[in-house]
Amino acid sequence: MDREETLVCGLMVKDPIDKLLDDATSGKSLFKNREVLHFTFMPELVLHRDDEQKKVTQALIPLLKKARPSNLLVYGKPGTGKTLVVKKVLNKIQEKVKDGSFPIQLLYANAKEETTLYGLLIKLGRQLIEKGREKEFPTTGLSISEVFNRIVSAIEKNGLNTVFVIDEIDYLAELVSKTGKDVFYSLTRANERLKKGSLTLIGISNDLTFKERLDPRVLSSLSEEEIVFTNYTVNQIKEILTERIKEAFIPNVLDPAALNLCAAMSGQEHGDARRAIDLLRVAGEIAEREQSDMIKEDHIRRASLKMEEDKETTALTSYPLHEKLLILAVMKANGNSTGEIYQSYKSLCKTTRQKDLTQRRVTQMLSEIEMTGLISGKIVHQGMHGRTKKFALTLNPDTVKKAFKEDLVLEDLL
DNA sequence: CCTCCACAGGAACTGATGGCGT
DNA sequence: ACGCCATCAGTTCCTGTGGAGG
Repeated sequence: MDREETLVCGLMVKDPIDKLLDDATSGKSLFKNREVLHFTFMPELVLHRDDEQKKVTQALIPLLKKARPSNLLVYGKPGTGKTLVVKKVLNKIQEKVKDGSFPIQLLYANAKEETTLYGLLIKLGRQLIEKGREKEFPTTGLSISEVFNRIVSAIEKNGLNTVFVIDEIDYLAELVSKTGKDVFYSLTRANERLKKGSLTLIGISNDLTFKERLDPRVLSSLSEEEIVFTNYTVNQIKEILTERIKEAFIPNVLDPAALNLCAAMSGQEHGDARRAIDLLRVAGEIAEREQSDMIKEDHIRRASLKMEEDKETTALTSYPLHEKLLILAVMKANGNSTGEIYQSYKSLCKTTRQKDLTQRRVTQMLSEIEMTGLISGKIVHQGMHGRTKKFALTLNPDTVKKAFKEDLVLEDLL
């Protein structure tokens, strides 16, 4: 759409919302199909993963022969297509047996998304039963072993052959160690309890050292088969992107230099294809909003910045009050030790009329914030003056101020 | 070589919340 | 109505520690 027309529309429409909406619908889109650049999209072919696909399939083939397949452990850095390959293979298997008398049930859960062990089991359990019967797996109230029993009896009742896919299974290991409940063990041994049906476990992990922290009894049954996904090279990422671009965008909207940059930016470090795809989508959105008819290098760079900033802002705004106060305290006493930050935090509490928390709790919160990367801490030994940790803000103070503006309690501090 | 600082960070506990089965 | 269970935020108590200064 050309400028004049936009202007005319703008003049005719009174409501600014209408104008925006009109622009959005009438303006031409660079996208043919946005979904292709979304992480849930399942491509026809998964490039550069032939070997891995073969191995996953082989491990699961016994399902077709009505036997219990091997449990499977899949390793690989983020964005190496682990989840994609596993889901793809399982989808195909399900298609193959669809009309047979041999029901295969697929259960997927991401351990990182569920904060608790209980939540994870409920999520899995609910996929086992028909819609409307969710009450059998309530969000709270039961004991973990009760939930587990219900899962097992649901499998048995329908004689299902279930495949549990647990993404980011290393987080589950963490949850388990917190509660002391040995769910892994029960899960891997569930087959012995089942008279009908079966249970196969597929664990997906980013952390290659995760295995070492596992109980050896569990390990032996869980890692009957192991598959390691290697990182993509920059060239491979480029090919993957090219493939998706064909589907996602209308022809010739992507500057080749932008493609190179996109592949290089996310590829160089980790070989993370998912990030590359995200980057492309965001860059496309930025270009589209500007009514640009081509995606250039500059759009990729700005997309990268935007993604970084968005991540920071959402992290900042979603923190509870005391974490926010602490971040402000770190800001005020940038580069200072825990003790000084604690003093600063206490005075902030006073001015905002909040009850201050103990130093123990504060150190814990600081290291939690440190984990997200918003602040960085360094342990410093000062000889006679003891040991402490010095914290510094890793992001722009203005970003923090902008993010905290909304918070009524913090209003007058800024 | 010893001392002693200023915390780090683990473990165990408390009280509140919300919802279960019986 | 009752006891039980998991979880969360927070507290109390604790042991551990590298190296400057004596």
